[in-house]
Amino acid sequence: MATIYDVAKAAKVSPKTVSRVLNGDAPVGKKTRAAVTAAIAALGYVPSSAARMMRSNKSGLIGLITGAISDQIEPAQPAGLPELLLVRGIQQTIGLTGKTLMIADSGNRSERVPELIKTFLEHRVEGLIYVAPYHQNVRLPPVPDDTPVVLTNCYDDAGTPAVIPDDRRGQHDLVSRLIAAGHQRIAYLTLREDIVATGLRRGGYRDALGEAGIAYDPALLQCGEIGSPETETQVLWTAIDRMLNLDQPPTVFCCGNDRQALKVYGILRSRGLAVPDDISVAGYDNYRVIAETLYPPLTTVELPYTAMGVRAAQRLLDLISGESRNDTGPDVIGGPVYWRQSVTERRPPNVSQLKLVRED
Amino acid sequence: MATIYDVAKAAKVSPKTVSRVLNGDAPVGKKTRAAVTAAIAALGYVPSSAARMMRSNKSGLIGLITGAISDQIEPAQPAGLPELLLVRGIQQTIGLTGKTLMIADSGNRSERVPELIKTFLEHRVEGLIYVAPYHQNVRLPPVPDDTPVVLTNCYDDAGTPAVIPDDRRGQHDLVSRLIAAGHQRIAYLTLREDIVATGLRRGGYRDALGEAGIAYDPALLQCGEIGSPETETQVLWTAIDRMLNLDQPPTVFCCGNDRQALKVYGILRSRGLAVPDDISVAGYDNYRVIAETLYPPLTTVELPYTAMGVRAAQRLLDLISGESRNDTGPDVIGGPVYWRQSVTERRPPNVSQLKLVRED
DNA sequence: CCGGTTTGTGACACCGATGTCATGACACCG
DNA sequence: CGGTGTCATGACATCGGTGTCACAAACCGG
Repeated sequence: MATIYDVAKAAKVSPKTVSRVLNGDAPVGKKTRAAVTAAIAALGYVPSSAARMMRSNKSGLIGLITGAISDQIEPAQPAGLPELLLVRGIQQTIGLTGKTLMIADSGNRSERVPELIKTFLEHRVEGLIYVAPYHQNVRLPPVPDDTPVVLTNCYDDAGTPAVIPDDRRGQHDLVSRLIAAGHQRIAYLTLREDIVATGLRRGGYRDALGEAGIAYDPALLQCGEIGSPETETQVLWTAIDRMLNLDQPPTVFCCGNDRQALKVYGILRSRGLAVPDDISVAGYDNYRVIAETLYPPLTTVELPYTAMGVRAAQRLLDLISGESRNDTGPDVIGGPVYWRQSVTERRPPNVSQLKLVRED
Repeated sequence: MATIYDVAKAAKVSPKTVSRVLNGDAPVGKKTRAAVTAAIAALGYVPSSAARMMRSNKSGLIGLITGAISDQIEPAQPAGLPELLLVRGIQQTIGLTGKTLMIADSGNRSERVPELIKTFLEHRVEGLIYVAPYHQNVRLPPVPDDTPVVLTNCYDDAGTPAVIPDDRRGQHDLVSRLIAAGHQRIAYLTLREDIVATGLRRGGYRDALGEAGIAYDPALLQCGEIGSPETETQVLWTAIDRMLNLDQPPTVFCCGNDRQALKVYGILRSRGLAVPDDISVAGYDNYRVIAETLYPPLTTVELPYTAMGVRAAQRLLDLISGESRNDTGPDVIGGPVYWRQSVTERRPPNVSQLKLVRED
């Protein structure tokens, strides 16, 4: 690969003059500039970022650690792909600044994270973003104080800057909207008990019921992810069966995510029930491949991954430029309800009270 | 950030000795090694890859260009995410060699590719992988001869090393398996006419019919992606309606991909038909979030993205080590049929003739 | 006990950029 | 016309590692 010396020799100038042409940091004579430009093109010269970095001590690199790409822990649950939207938001924001994003993949194996961080530090990244596959509490290995870190879709107990989804408000807004549509008996099939989102969303569900003066009925609440993935359909079938046989059966099933809603569609139809004419269904995530493709399209709440990615990148850039401090804890990001045809509208809602609801 | 000189001073040795401890390329006394190790830990020293790279001229970096992460062209068709599996396969293979993968995102805007390549060249990547969002013919901007390139999920007219899916064989194997299960009237709803896969798969469909002595009936073939995404459901509805009203209606619908199959499930059920008891459905891609979650689970063909990623990385590594030449054109990778409950089995198949079929 | 090999260590140059400083050629000003 | 400032350019040192070479000490077989 040609160096700046080769270019200098070819253009019959000093290396420093070539450098000036490249960086425009000092005036260069017109003819000289033309000769240098020609030599660069002729030799196919590309400056070495390594050499440049040594001198300037600025790498222009941002490190991103994710498990999104090679999720090996739960290969049977490839629902982790939407978290790629987080990476998209980060990428878009970082790209605008001219910095380069280095993405490393942990395969969701936490023991590999320290070596990834070391690789990033060797490249002298200006900041680090850690992206978790789902909303959770994490503990990151130590990172030097002068390298800012932002957690995304996760948080820690040390108050590290973080960006997380507003699970409580999301479920609250959805249930409020269902109530506004005339639903009173709202069943809720939750995700696994051990994840952070489940507790928060159940809180939002109960808050919304309370605000509307509807009594909370434990018979309408059940975890839909008990046991192994293989038994999931059976668990859902049994839960749905039980609820439909209640004295006052539900008029709508809220599901833990859109994937679960897809399963519920199949189960309800196998029982001869039409969606939404006989029974309504709502999801969570706005996982569009499912929510928009399902027939009829699915009412759901957006898990605002792209917006979270943008915010995470912005926070990191602020930290790098010294505009903000690094102990301000999590930023909570909400997403809108997407109202589609999987839920019946029994009574016109007062839309003005529900600014976050979008009608497709 | 501490340098090797700081460590040398703290350990009271020369910088070169610290270098020897780090790289183990020459014997170091026991006590000296201990002192150096202690100094490294105390100072939190991490070697600078930039400085190392300057001397050795080896970056240990592989560049990957993809549009997978921020696909902005067709935001209504977020089906591009599975191509992330390609990245996963590449990542896994590259990771084993100790090299670092740099991922850059084009947002599927081809005009941004040259600048991404330039950034990679500045970092002196040892090789480049270009990943396309779907099987297609591409033309990449020029890259210096000494930087090997592998195309993935695409190919060019210059004979650049490439890895592409075996669309013809995939569709052929699926249809052969359907015939073995007793199906004779096999409808095929294809993807858009202008994509490479459509032509190849239609060829595979006709080949399989021909081999079984079944006459090809144009009435059973229709493009399911005419017009805009909004009208897609209507197009499918009309096509299905027409085919079901034929004198000899199909017993199975082959869909262009699993997403389309998901739509077809909804349409068939809205017509009161049960899958698979009244009518069978098959997809393409083995997009697991859909294929495994659908009720009943979907018979489909794997688009072998992970395997393609692994192969692409291997080809690149071979090129870098000089073990293979860079004009050997495309590698075609096939994937197995996944046989699930969405298709009826009218006659026990002769499985021994169909090695590529997997039963879940 | 001596020549030869191995072990352990340091001095120094070099990789390819760029910051600093010096220098020569003009132009402008009073 | 001498002094001052701007323009255009080059010499040289420097960033943080590592390859080369030199050299002293330890070891080893005969």
